[in-house]
Amino acid sequence: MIAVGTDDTNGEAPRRVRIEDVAAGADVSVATVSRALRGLPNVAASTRRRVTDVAEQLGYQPDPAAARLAAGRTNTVIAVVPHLGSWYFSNVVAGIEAVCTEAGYDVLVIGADEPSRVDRLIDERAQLDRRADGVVLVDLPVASELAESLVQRRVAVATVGWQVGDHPAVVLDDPAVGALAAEHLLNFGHRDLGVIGGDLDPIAFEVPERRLRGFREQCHRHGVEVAAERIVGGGFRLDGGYAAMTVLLEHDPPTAVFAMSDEMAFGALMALQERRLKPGVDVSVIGVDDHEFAHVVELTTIRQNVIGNGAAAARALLAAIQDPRTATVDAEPAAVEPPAFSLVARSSTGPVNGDHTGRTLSSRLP
Amino acid sequence: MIAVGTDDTNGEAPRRVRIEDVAAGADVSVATVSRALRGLPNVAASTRRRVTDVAEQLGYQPDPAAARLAAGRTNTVIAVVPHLGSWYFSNVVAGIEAVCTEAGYDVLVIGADEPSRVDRLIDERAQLDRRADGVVLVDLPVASELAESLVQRRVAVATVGWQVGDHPAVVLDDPAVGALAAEHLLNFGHRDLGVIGGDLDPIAFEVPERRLRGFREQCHRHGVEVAAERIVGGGFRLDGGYAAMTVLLEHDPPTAVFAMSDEMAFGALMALQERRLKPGVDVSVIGVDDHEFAHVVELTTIRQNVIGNGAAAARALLAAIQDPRTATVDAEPAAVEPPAFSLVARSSTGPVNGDHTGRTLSSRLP
DNA sequence: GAGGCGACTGAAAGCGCTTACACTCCGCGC
DNA sequence: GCGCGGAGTGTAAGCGCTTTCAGTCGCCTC
Repeated sequence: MIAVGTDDTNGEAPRRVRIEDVAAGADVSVATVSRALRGLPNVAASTRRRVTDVAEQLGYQPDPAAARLAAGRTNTVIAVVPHLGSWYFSNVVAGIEAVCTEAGYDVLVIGADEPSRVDRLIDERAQLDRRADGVVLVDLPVASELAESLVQRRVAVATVGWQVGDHPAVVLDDPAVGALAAEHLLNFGHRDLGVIGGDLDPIAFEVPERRLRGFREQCHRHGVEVAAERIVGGGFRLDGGYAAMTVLLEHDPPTAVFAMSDEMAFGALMALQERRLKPGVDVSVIGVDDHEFAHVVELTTIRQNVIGNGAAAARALLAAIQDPRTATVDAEPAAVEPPAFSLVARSSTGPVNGDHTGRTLSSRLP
Repeated sequence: MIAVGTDDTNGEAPRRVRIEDVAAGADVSVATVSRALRGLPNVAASTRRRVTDVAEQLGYQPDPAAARLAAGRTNTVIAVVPHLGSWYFSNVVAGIEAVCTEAGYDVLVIGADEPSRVDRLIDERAQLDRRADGVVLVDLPVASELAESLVQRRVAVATVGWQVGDHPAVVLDDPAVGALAAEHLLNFGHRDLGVIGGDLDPIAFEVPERRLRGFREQCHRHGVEVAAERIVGGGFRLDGGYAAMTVLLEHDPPTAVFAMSDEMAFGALMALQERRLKPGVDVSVIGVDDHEFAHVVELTTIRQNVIGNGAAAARALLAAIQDPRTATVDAEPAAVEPPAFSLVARSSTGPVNGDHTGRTLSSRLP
C-alpha cells in the first residue's frame, strides 16, 4: 500500500529508514509497527516477531525528536549539580548517567555554578517539561514549591543530599554521620573539638546543619560542648577547608577537627602542614566521603558510596517517571533507603596529646 | 483569524503557549513569528519588535522537540568521556557544559566506561545525528573513519587530547610537556629517571606516547637514556600510579620519576610514603595537570587549564556546527590553538642525592 | 508610466512519530 | 443461529514547529 521510496534521493546521505519503511517491509501499518516495537499489548505474537525482524534488518531506530513531539515524553533526564568539576558531584553524575543510559534515557547535565542557572532552569517557564521527563537535583537549595511546580508540569523530581517534599530523595543520615565522627574523636580522648562545615558559599543547604547537630548531640552526651567560635564554614571546598582550619588554628586551637567533607579536610591538612603540625598527632582531622585521595594522605573519614547515591536517585526517578501516581498530588512519601556509611580509620586521627603510640610522622606522608 | 483556545481545557495544567498564540497576539502568521524570534532576515523591524514583545509577555518558548523535528537540528551537543567521575574528565565536561549551555545548547553526557558504549554510540546506526548536532570526544581512541562517518551524517566532531582527521581538536603539545618535565628533573641533576605512563587500561590513546617521546628526546639531548624497564604503565589513575611506582622501586629505583598525570603521581607518592621515602629528597616526582590537590601534597607538576580545554573544544565544535563547510568533505584542518602549560615547582622534586638544601620533610607533609 | 526588483508576509506542506477511534474477525453464551 | 465482546489491525488526526513557495506592496529605473 505504501510505496517504499526506492531511490529518489541518489544523493549523499544513505536515506534514513523510517517507520513507514518497516511497515511496508512487514506488510503492516505504521501503527502496528509502533505498537510492536514498543512492546504495547494487542499485537499478535507472530506480527510482533515479523515487525521486529524487519526493523532489525533495516536497522530502524525511531527518531527521538519525532517520538518526543508525538508522545510528549522525552526519554531524557536532567542532572543538575552545583559544580560539575568537583569530585563528589561528578561521581553522583556518573552514577546517574550509568543508570539512565542503561535504561535508554538521555542524560542532560547542567552545572548550577551560578545560582541564577537554577532559577532560570526551574523557576521560569523554561519548558523544562519539554526537555525532560525528570530531574535529579543534587544538593541544590530549591524551594519545595519549585519542585512542586515541576511535578505539576509532569516532570518527576528526585534529589540527592536533601529531601524536598515527598519526592524520592537519597539522603545520608547526616546526624548519624556527625555522631559517628564525634564518637571517633571522643574515643581518642579529644575534648577540644572544632568543626569545618558549610556556608561560606552561595550554596546553602541543610547537610552541614544536620551533621553538626548529630556531632554536637553526641558530644553533649559525653558532656562535651563545641564552642560556637570553633564552628567554621568551609564551603565544602578545598580552599574553604584550608581557610577554616587557618582560622581555627589562629587562636586556641582544638585538638581535633571534624571536616564535613574530605575535600575540606584536605584543605585543613594543608593548613596543618604549613604550620608543621602533624595530623593525628598535633591535631586530629576526620572527614566525610572517603574521597579517592583520602587514602593518599591517610585521612580518617566516613565513607559513603557517592556513585551509588547517584545511581539510587536515578533509579527512584525512573520509577517515578514510569509510575503515574507520582505525577499526581496524592503521591506518598517516596522513601529511598538511606545510603550506608562507615568509619574508615587512618592516621589523620589519633589520641589526644599526641602520644606517639608507635606512629611515626613519615607514615602520614603523602 | 486563528482562534485562541481560551479555556477548553479547564484542567490542571496551565495551557501551554504555542507559536500560534504569539502569532494571534501579534497579528501575524506563525511563519513570521518563527522568523522574527530566530533573528532571520526579511522581517520588518517593527514587526519583529511586536512579535518579541508579545512572545515575552506570553512567556513563549518554542518546544525543542517540535523545532528539532521540523528543522532537523537538535541544539544538543554530546560529550563523551572515558570516565565521568575522574577529575580530569569531569573538568573537561564542566568546560564543555559552560560554553554550550551559554550558547543555548543542551549537553548530553555519556560515560564510555566500557568501550562497547562508544561503539554502540558511534559505530551503529544509532541515529546520533538525530540526537545531537555535534560530539566532543575526550581522549577516546576512535578510529578516524568513525569520526568521518559522523561528519557525513552531519554531526560535527571535536576532540580533546588527540587529533582525529581534520576535525577541531584541543591537544596539548605533549612532546613539549614531556621535554619540560625532563628538563626540570635533569636540571636537578637526576640521571636515573623513571616514567609512569599510559596503558594498563583499555583506554589506549596517544598522549602517553607523545609525552614519553618528548621526555626521552630531551634526555637524549643531555646524554641521558631512559631504560625501558623504567617506563611503566599507570593507566592514568591513582591506583595505577601506585602500582607503577611500586614496580619502579622494587629493583634499581630511579632518583626521579615523571608521572604523566597528577593522579598517577599521587599514587606514586603513596608508594613512596609506604616505604618511608621522602618525595623530593629520596625520590623526586613530577606530574602533569596541576590537579587541585597537587598543592596539598606539594607535588611539582606541569599545569594545564583543563576546564579551558573543554571550553575551547566546545567553542570549536559550535563553530563547526554553525559553519556548513565543516560538514562537507573539503573541510580544512580546523586548527585550535594548543593550550598553554607551565611548570609549577613544588617540593616533590629536588636535587639528586637528596641534598637537603634547607628543605625539611615536614614542608612536604599533606 | 510600465516593468521590475526587493523587502516583507502568509498559506500550507511537511518533519516522523503516537494514539484515538473505527473496523474486522472470531469464539462464545443464550 | 444471533448478538456480543475482545483481540488485532488500520486510518487518520495530530504533536508544534520550520521552510518553501507564492504572493503583495512600495519604490526605482528607463
